[in-house]
Amino acid sequence: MEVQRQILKEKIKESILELQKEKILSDFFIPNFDINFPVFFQYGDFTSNIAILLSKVAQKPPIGLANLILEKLNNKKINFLEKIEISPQGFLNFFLKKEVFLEEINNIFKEKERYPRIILNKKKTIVIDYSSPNIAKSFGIGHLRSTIIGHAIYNLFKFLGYKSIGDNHLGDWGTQFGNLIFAILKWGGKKNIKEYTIYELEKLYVKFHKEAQKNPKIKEEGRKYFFKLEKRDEKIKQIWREIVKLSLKEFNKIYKILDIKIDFTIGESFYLKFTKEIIKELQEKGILSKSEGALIIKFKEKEFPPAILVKSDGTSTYFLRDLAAIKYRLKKWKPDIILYEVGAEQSLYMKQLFEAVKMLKWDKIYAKKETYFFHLSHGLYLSKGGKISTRQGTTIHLEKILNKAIQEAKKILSKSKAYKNASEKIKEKVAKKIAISAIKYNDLRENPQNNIIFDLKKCLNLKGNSGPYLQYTLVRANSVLKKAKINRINKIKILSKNPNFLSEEEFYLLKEICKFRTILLKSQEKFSPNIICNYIFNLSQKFNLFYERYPILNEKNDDLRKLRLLITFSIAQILKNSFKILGLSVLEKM
RNA sequence: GCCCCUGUAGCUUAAUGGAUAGAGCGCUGGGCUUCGGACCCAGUAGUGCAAGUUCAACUCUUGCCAGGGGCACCA
Repeated sequence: MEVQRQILKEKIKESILELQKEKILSDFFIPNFDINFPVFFQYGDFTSNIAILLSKVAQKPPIGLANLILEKLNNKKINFLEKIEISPQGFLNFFLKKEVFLEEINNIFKEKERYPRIILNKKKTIVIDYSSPNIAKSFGIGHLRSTIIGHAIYNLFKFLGYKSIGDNHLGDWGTQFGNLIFAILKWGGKKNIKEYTIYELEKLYVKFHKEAQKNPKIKEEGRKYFFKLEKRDEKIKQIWREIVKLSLKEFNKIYKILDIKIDFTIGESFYLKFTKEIIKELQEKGILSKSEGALIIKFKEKEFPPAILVKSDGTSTYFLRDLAAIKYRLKKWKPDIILYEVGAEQSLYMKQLFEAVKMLKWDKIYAKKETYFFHLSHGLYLSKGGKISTRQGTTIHLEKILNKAIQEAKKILSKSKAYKNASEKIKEKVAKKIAISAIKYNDLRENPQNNIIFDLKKCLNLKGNSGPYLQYTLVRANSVLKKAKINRINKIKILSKNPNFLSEEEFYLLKEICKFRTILLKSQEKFSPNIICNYIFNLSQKFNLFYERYPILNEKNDDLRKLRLLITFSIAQILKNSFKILGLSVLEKM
């Protein structure tokens, strides 16, 4: 359907240009317009407001314009069109021939896990900075968002033909380590750094900030230790190494549970060796200034506050290390897009960073055309009292939520007929898959920018608009297909079948299936996996109704049965392909 | 104080300026004769307030109200 949509757009443009050439319309500039899916199927399969948009510049009423365009389009004899109608407001409504939809599901049957094959972006590269947790803290639900959404976008771009590169920008450097090391030495009490667990380190970190509130001098102590670390004090560095090791082990455990792989894990500490070079470049380009002993960038053209690159004690900041990371990525991958999946709280910081890149002109040097920087800002997880903060010790730990979700899934699973005789071990395994999909989907289904007030109940809800609902729908569809031995109808030429067998309701479902391609493109354009989620949930609802109302395997009419099977197959395939993008698992039974 | 983001049904939310604001949870009522009931059907209620722009406003502009985030040595 996406193909037809693009063609229609072109044909409309052509028509207007012809009208202008024939002096029927004046020589105005054609504004950007789109071809959309109408809200209701009775308005056709595509709709365009082009005539209404044009009525002002063309100085003609919309209906008249619509008729002019309609006439031109009719002359073009577009083969996939059944008819075009004009609404009283002046919308052009397009009705496609039924064969178009049958051809599309035939494509699904042919292309299967590769559907829809879109080879548009073959030579483009995107670098996605996601997850990026801070070392020495446990993995909170805050990082969960970045990890899950970032990974879905990574998959989406890969699916659409991009060279997709995931970069886990570990927060393994900074004053926080000075703070933590000070806290360990002062209050930790253990002889060997290896004896600490990540939760104990987190507690020490919280203690540091509590004590620092009472006594501001403690902050200075932290800074001193970071100074020692950055000046390569071997004893301090040894402690740091152990903390990093411990944290990485913890994070990898969580990535494994979540079934997430990130191509590169490069810590901030890695970029330290490039900072001198960056400072030099900044100085040469006259971007750097000195203020109160620190090296800063002033943003003259924007109203941003200045950014600190080197603190007055000579130690580096996040900003400087991030600039180094950007240059490294640009040189190494020459990406068309660098996407940061980072919380909204860093919105100003990101703007400063991107502005600095512009001042350095880095965005124009490395990629073929230009590198586009984008901060995909996700909203915060809030607890009822406000922001969840490690410093204040209000972190919600992922493991706890996960365990509760698994418990919940097990409860329902124990009632399931499919697992009546299954061993406890298998049930546990499946419950885990369900729980993780539930948590992931709970995060993905909403617009990334929304703040989420953390609600365990909602997260654990396994009914309605949830991961398990989608998994269940797919299990059902697959179950039917299995019984039908769908591969045997491999060679059926569906196109020769009569689509009029289908009821109107079934045909709407068929049309819904054909929107998938467009949905993927929209999701990509907005960096929003929730567009896919909305679509597959809607599709699942419609399928479940179809499943309830119409017999598939038990249908006696041979042609109709095959058509319905093909619809079932298409939906299963779309769900599977979407699951792959979103990171949800496909279950055999549940 | 300044800057940014967000206000849609009891709760969680969807809707490139477009036609009748779409769902889920909850609640009320109904459906195991069918291919899997973690399902389906029906009912319930909604755009914070006030102006403006527009043929058309949840969407754009301004003001107000409410919530969240940020604002130089944290990341």
